[in-house]
Amino acid sequence: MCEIKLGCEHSKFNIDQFFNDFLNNPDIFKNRDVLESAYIPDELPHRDDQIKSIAQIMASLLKKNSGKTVSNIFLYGKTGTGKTAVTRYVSKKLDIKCRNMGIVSPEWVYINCNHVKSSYRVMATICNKLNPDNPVPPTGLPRDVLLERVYSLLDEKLADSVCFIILDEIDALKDKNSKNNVLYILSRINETLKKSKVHLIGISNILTFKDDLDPRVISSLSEEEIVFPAYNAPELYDILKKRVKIAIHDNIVAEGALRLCAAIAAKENGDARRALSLLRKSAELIERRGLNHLTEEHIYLAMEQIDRDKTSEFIKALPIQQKILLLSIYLNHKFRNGAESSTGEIYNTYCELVKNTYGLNELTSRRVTDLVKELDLAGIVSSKLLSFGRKGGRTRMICLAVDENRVKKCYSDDPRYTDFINYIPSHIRRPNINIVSGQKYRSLI
DNA sequence: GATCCACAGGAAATTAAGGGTC
DNA sequence: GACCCTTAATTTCCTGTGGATC
Repeated sequence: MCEIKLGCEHSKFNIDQFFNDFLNNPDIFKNRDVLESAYIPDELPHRDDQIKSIAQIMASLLKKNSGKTVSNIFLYGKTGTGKTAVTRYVSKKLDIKCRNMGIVSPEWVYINCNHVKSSYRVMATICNKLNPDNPVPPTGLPRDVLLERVYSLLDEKLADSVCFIILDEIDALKDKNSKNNVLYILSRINETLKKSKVHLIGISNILTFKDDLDPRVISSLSEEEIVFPAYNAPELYDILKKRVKIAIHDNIVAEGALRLCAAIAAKENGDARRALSLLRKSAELIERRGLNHLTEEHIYLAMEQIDRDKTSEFIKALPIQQKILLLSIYLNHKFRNGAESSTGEIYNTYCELVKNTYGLNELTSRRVTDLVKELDLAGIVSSKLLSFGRKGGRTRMICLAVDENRVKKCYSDDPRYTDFINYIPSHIRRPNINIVSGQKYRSLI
């Protein structure tokens, strides 16, 4: 077994000297927050049509005698196309206008359904936003009790006013098809409310999201639909140029670097978030190196670093079962010189590793299938469904989709896995029929 | 054309954990 | 403390699938 050595060597890194050097480096950033995706600028280039559409829908709230009803809105578009930014931008402007006119501003409840995935949690989040002094527990309350609380809070706190509930990444809601789901409830909530009104803004990356919904929810939720097209390279360049002016000191970012950054992001789905993060990372890179000029070379270096960091962080953050599964895929990949392995072979190796891991029970093959799919979606492994006929059946062939050495390093850094890093799966040592948990798996080599 | 293989993957059930109410 | 309620993870059961083989 390995030993972890702590404090064996004196550190050669002089932190005081480092801070002094850092302070003497040229100033790069005026305001680095401007390059964060959460930052909402005063101007959103190339989104005039979308801003206008949303503003036209909401404008009726400004007229005192025209009622409090506006249409629900559904926003579609790929990641980084400005859906959330435009929504926040319009809400900010509407709030300012309301204040200037002496009208009560709407209440905004922003919910990211990727973090708040269940109906219960969505309703609890609405309650907590409206009444933070008396928070709702994360579980435990019956649905009808919770729903009653939502109704009374909306009527009490927003008497004669309106509330916009923004459901970002709405497709992540798990129980969107059941009759008790939050979309069904929210789409009919105004029938129960006596004093206030609720309006919904759904945001999704998936154009076909609506196809799975109850028709009554669709008709209510999609009263107005707005599509956000992906940005092209010149549009991304405009966005970056405007942000650079506020974020970074003059004459630091080369024109070519900016264009390259825009071109890379345009190629990857026209994602403005990606372009901004690439630019920020490159600027941080030259800041650490004490340079005062950002070129194309730094953009490429930053891109490589982002991808590397993302993979390592993802692997290190995996739950233990999935980590052992990925280790099984790594071992099969390694001892087969990069060739693919079947689900059965991977499961076989996984079971062997789990049996040698203290305090861990093996998951069923059904569950492992889902975990492999998750790794595939994350881009860590790649898999394809193949059929080998009567001899081999239909199976998924799996291999690593990232650099083998990078995966190895993630496991080498963790002493719990160092014993497994050179383990040869039994079906590779003895290429015959393997039996695991009463099931037969045939080696395909 | 029927059969068989080795799963894939959907749906429902089960389990554990966290919390509320009486 | 018993019971009720929720979520999330996992298991169990089942049907479906593509292509080689019979």
